Amino acid sequence: MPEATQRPYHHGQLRSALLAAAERSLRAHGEEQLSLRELAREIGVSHAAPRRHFPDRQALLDALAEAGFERLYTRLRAACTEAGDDFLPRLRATVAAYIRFATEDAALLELMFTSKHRPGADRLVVAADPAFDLMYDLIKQGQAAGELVEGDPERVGVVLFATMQGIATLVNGDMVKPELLDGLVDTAVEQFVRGARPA
Amino acid sequence: MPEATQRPYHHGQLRSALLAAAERSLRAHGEEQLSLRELAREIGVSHAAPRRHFPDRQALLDALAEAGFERLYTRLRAACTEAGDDFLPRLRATVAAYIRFATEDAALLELMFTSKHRPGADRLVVAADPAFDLMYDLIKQGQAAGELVEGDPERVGVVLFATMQGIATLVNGDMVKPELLDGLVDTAVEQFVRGARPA
DNA sequence: ACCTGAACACCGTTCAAGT
DNA sequence: ACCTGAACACCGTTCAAGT
Repeated sequence: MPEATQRPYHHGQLRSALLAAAERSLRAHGEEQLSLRELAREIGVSHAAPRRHFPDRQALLDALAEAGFERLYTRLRAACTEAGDDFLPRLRATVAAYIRFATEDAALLELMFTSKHRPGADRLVVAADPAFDLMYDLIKQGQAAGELVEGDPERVGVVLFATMQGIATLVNGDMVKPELLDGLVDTAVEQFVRGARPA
Repeated sequence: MPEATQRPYHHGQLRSALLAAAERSLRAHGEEQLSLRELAREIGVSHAAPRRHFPDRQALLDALAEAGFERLYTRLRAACTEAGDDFLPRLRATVAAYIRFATEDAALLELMFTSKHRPGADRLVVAADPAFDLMYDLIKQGQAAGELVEGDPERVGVVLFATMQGIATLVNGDMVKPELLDGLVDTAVEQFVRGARPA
């Protein structure tokens, strides 16, 4: 490890520096505006340098999306545990945390979910698993508590996940009237719990 | 109206020709690959010609999205009426038609919904209204038939719309296990109806 | 192993000029 | 009114060459 006072990215840090700069650019200006050359300029390396760490632009975007899923999972887990042990508050908190993540990082969410299956994107689908699994665990808890019907947790969980994802998309696209916005998460959770509770 | 045998796009047809070519390109190669210059080449005009009809690339994409909403509405309406007069079959058919549209035209759907509110995109939000309204009318029918709880149709309708949109996103991103795919729409509809039926 | 510099092919956008 | 042609500034990607 050299002192690296003037050119801190000359050795070993370029990959993480690119990811950090890309994340900022994504949040500030969206995916379309993200330019590899501009990132390289910011960091102070040549425009060809990123190639050693990301074979092309898409590889960088995929890495961002992958990191996004990890952060989403961390956030959901935090919200879930902080909400205590009971099913319903946990569910509410988790859904709310998802929507918060989605609206704060709209461009990132888009990257995470709209990466139509290209060869090599399997890593991304795998990266999404923990977040899904957390949802399924929540469903299982609800079932154990007698609040949700029995049956494959994934079957009902996917629908809940889809609803959250869809709400995020509608909100980010300004397609939900402001007066409905506040109660939207509550309505969704309430409707879900009613729809999936035991007869 | 001239004969226009050799250069059919020289007068008045360029706008619609661009839209048609753009729609094909979008479906075949996605949004990122869509190039104004390439469309102009295909059609046989100079690369600067599109500018008279669409001030920039985004304007063309917005027009595509707008047309997409119109086609979505037409499809939903057709599915709805063909399904007969009863609420539940209508609901099922409409949701299924939405998912069909979404998977057949994944890239278009993305354009339609992920166009984060930029100034000038109000036209798009307005274009989406009929599809939403159709959904709300369906909700109202369900309420009149006593199958759904009373209350603001939009409040419960938005959640349903979000669920459909989210399912489309998950399916298009290959994030739902194949064995769950078939029953997904049924599960979603069933869960919705249970969640929103009168106590 | 990691980065540079020049080069290539392609964009979107602009604008004076043509018809 | 509608289109052309040249020009500008910017990309992503490639590759020989440097350290």
